[in-house]
Amino acid sequence: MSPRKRTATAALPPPVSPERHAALRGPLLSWYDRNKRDLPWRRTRDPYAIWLSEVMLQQTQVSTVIPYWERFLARFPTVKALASAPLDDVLSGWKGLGYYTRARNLHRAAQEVVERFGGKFPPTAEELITLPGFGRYTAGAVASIAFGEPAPIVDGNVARVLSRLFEVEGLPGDRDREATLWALATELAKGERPGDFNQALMEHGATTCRPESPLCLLCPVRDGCFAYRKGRVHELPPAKVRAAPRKLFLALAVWPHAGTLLFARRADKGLFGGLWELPAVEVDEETPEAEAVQRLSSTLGATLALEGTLDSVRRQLTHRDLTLRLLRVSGGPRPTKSAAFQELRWCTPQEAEALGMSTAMQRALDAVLGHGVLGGDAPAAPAPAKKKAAGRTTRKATGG
DNA sequence: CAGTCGTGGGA
DNA sequence: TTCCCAAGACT
Repeated sequence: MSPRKRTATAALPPPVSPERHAALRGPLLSWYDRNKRDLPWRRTRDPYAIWLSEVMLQQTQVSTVIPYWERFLARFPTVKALASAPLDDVLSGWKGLGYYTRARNLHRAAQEVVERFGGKFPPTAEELITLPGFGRYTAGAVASIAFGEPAPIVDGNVARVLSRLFEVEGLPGDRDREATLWALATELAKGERPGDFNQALMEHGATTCRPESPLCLLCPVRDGCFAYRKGRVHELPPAKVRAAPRKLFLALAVWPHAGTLLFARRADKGLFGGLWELPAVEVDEETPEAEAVQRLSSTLGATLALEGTLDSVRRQLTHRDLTLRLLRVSGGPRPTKSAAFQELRWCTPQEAEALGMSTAMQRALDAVLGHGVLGGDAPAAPAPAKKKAAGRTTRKATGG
């Protein structure tokens, strides 16, 4: 018995008896062998390709990841190729996937694998977790799936599955709850094919032990599930409490010149870090356009005149309600650097395609080009944005 | 520990 | 239309 004292309210890690270990592990593994989805990263044993899938899958759905994973791998086939690529190319390959820090960490980690490990991934979770962007989950996933180390993983799926199987109480983020889940996952990872078993836990959570409407009648470990026995499946785990999204208004300078527009690279930290945008300043909902133009002028070190406005673009992020106001301006002198941005660049639409850019900014750019701001007829269909209108119409484009 | 960081899809 | 999320990491 451990001498460590616990408070009365602390969750005690449920024991995993040898019987229970076997009763869960075997059925889950054979269920996985029969029911696993044919995902492209399950057809490779290349640690680099597996790592890439794990990073892309962070907070992102499988169906979204598949085309990105294939394209990215074709563009950067090896960790060395990724390490030696310019950051702009990497961010461009990540364009539209979100959580862009992942891409910058991916790039840095690739460089460290080359420099510190001679281009070969270290095979243990303990070493992997020292690399940028590797947390406990990703280190365990790569170690177990690519190298067969019996390392545990706990992601959202595993947390849900184990919460139900072992009736683990507590809200997501609760210290004792997390410790309990990792302790359970550590015990269960021990045995044959730890990588497949870890994936079995996730696959089961993703397809059967789902958050809503779990398919308990198809569950291979239903008999051993405490939550099922007690009729508590629907209440475990408790849903996260999420803060309401805050409003964020940005005024963008749409500044055409000789077939180009002015683009700026945002700071590495914060929203859309390191990505390119039409130069933006944060404003309030009430900020008059004239004042927004004034602030863009001083930010860019130029004297700008408002020529007209285009439709605003709205985007819902998890924690932000984003409104992009497009202000078409003219003026001078034309800057090539600014203290407010990492970098400024005058780009044709074609050149801008190669820049890392958020989906919000891509929508704004599509709207700008759709209005023929650069002259001529609306240029070659601005990336037929899946039929949906690029932005809601709040007012007609004006000025000339 | 709580806040931050995106997106497309489904209810 | 609106809301909710999904294979986390970092500060």
